[in-house]
Amino acid sequence: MQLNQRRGGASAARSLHHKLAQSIGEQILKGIYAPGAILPNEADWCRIFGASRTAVREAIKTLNGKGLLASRPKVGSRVEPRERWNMLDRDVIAWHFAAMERAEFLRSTQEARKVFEPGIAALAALKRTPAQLARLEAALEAMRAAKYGRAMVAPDVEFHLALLAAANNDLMASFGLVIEWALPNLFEVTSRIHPAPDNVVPLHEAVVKAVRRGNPDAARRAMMQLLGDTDEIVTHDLSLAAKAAKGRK
Amino acid sequence: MQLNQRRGGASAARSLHHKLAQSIGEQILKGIYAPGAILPNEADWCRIFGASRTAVREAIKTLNGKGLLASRPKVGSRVEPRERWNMLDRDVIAWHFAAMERAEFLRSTQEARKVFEPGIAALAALKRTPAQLARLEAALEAMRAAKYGRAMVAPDVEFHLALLAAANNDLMASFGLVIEWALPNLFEVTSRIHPAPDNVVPLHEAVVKAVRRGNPDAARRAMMQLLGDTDEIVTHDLSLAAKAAKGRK
DNA sequence: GCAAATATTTTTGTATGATAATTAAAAACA
DNA sequence: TGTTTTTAATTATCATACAAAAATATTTGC
Repeated sequence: MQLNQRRGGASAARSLHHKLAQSIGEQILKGIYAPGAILPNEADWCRIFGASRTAVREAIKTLNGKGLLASRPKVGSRVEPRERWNMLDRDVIAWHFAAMERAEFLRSTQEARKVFEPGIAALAALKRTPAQLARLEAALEAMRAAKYGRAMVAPDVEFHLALLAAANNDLMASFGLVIEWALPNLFEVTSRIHPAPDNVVPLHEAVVKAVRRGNPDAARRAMMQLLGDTDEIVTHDLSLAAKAAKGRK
Repeated sequence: MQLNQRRGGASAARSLHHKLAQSIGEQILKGIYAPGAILPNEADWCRIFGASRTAVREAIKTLNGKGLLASRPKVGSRVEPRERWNMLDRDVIAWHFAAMERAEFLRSTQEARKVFEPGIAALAALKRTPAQLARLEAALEAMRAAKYGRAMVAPDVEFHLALLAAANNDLMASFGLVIEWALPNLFEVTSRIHPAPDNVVPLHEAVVKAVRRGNPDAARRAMMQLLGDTDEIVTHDLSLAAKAAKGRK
């Protein structure tokens, strides 16, 4: 049973119960324990991990908190149906990513972005405060200042997070995670074929302009164009990758 | 310190640590402990609740799992910034609801629905399986069968959840909670002025038709119309409610 | 033989007390 | 003044015991 540190952008495991939660969580996301299945009981986990019941129980409570498990006396801990999982949780999305095909993950994040980001942009145009607009403009400026492709990823993420914040709706704030996971991965893929697409900044600029003017429809359209542009590249590249994978078989 | 059972549609507290998590969680959502604030330490909570450290710690682990808290030795448990909260968690949204002005909650849920649901409908038109379409049609049939307003709420919720499931995107599944909370509350408000709006079924019908035909644009438009219709009623009623509240002062 | 009541047993839930690890802050030191 | 060391507060972990819940098996009554 390996309890490694997390790679990539995910959170590092600071404590034992956190590592246990991570290990069990990844196994659930991988489908080793499918929805409806009963997990090993606490005593079993203690043996498996060589840890105390306290640590195991706290790990399980963490997973309960994320909607992955429900525990009952005499029954044990049962994996909840997928629609109850808090997929928009920092840890869960990381485990999801670890368990999933890269191309499929990217496809589903882009799909989600196309659903919510145009609406977010429209809301931001209507509801942004001056400070939120300033944050957005600063992010755009940082994108402009980026000298090479990879340096643009961080300000790009910041741009979309700033826009999300400017929409001023708590219920949608969790979608920031999708942005944080989608963009860096997107870059890895697109940079292979498109070394430096120089229409990126103007596309973002159009969004800022609309938000500044307070024009929700223009903001929505600008965002759709922005996403449509990257989307084209992605589907093109992913189909190439799929073909390549097929060829290797 | 009251550790009551939950009212309304929220989950009942089954165990002590769950009640503690609920109590602390509600206090955080109410702003009694604001983001950045350090909570009382474990020993304090033990005194406050008259419970053991075990129960308190498990409650805190649950809240950690929901992104409300981060705990560190020597520092204590600090309330995380709002954008880290898993607002799309069953418990958190219930606490949020308990802490919030009803009208404002309804406004923000409707706002979010208008962002997501048109896109969801479009995806469903493209990606639904036959079984998912059948579930959607069954929900519509149940809506038709409803004899009075309140009886239509449950199938209405089921309709929108079925549509969400038909979109086949894990990252958006948590959004079902917003639907589950929005619609029953929406009914309470709208039923006061609109005893039985009989255009509800045809509006839903239009969505099903588009999804059946596999026409994403038509599905999107139908959903926008559906939401626009209720939205009109809501804003009208909420402004009335606001005026009434003002008058009472 | 069947149904209802009862007992058993498994598993999580809670309590207590002790010790370790972490780290912010204070104190000592150069 | 800046650096290192010490201290102290807090969470983290462990071990053990018992309580409560609930599924399952057993007995009882008819």
